[in-house]
Amino acid sequence: MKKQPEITAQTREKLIEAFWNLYCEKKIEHITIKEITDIAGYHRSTFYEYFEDIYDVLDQLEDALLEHIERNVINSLDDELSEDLTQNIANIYDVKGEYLSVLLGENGDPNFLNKIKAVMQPVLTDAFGLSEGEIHTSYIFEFASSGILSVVTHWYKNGKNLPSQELVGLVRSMLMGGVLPMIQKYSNVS
Amino acid sequence: MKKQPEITAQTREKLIEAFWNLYCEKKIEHITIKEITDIAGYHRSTFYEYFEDIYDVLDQLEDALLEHIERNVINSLDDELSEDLTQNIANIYDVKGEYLSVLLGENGDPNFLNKIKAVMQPVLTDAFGLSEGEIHTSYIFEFASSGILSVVTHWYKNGKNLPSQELVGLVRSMLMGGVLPMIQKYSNVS
DNA sequence: ATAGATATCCAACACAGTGTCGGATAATTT
DNA sequence: AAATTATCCGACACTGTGTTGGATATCTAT
Repeated sequence: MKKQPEITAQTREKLIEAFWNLYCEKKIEHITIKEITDIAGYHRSTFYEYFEDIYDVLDQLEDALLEHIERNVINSLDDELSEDLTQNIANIYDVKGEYLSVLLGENGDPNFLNKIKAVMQPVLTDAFGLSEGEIHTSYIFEFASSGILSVVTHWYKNGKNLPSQELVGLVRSMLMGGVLPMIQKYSNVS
Repeated sequence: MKKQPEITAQTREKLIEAFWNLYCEKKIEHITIKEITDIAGYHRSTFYEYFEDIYDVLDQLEDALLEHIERNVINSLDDELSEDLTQNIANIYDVKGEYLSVLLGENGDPNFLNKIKAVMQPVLTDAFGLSEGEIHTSYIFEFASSGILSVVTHWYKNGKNLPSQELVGLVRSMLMGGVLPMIQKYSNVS
């Protein structure tokens, strides 16, 4: 029915963009449809031609992002350097860092972290040859994935106040040798 | 001015409890003041005698919880078994698990995790003799605290499908020796 | 160019929820 | 019995939602 896909795609993007600008600043429940359409330069009712409601916008935005993540995580594992998941996630942050840090941040979507994990889980358990049924496996995955993601998010939020290489090295050390040795390394009582 | 503190304290609690019942099931933005007061058995306007708005209820609830956590984390560190932070958090989950798992869960408050970390951060950096200025320190803390909290939350949500001792042991292993050794231990390619 | 299709605009609607009144009611305290 | 207090009640103005029917303006294709 839509014969001008270029046009509709454009306003769709403008609406999403306007939504995102607001979402960066405040929680979704305080965002108004009118605010969005005002910023985007459309009439309020136009919004409803493209989205069911506010949450629909967020969903579509998240889904596109998750697709991008899945593609990259999977691709990287094919590219032989499968060892370095952290470098990989850091790379994703280079491109989509703003989105990820906001969605995982204080005004973000508490469910988005679960969505990311759900995308990564099967890929990684497969890559590392983990048995899916094993109870311990899920705990190990929880620990590692939460740790990595929170570190990279923290890194991005602090303006990347550390060379990418050093961050990746630090995380790799913690993954391979544990946290305690790192604590000793950087503690005062050296 | 309030001359019947027993009474007012009771309705306050009933309102909070009613709020909590709803909050366990849906996001805060879908909860109505009228729903709360209906469940609690009061008139809608009574709500405003006790709280500014819905977020005020959540704030007060969170603050009380954070106080409890801070007390316990600090106390435990005094009690000589300072090594075992995980056991400690597991203990907190024994008492406040329902609250924590919901607040940290998919319909929870994305900022609550930060609040917990903010409470734990100074206590732990002090206990472990970490230098606060050190950049790496904050990353180590992010990694460890996120990992531990997500594991315990996951554990609670899965109905504690693992003996407490085993969970604590698993986490301790990962903290001390790293994640990779654990992956190898539980992988198929043994 | 003109006719049709299409994207957006507009105004109006019913509805639901908010936060705030002033005052009524009932229960407790003194 | 009188004063105090917690709760109740109805009403208000306000904001935002989601839907409607139809008016414009813009593009497309003949």
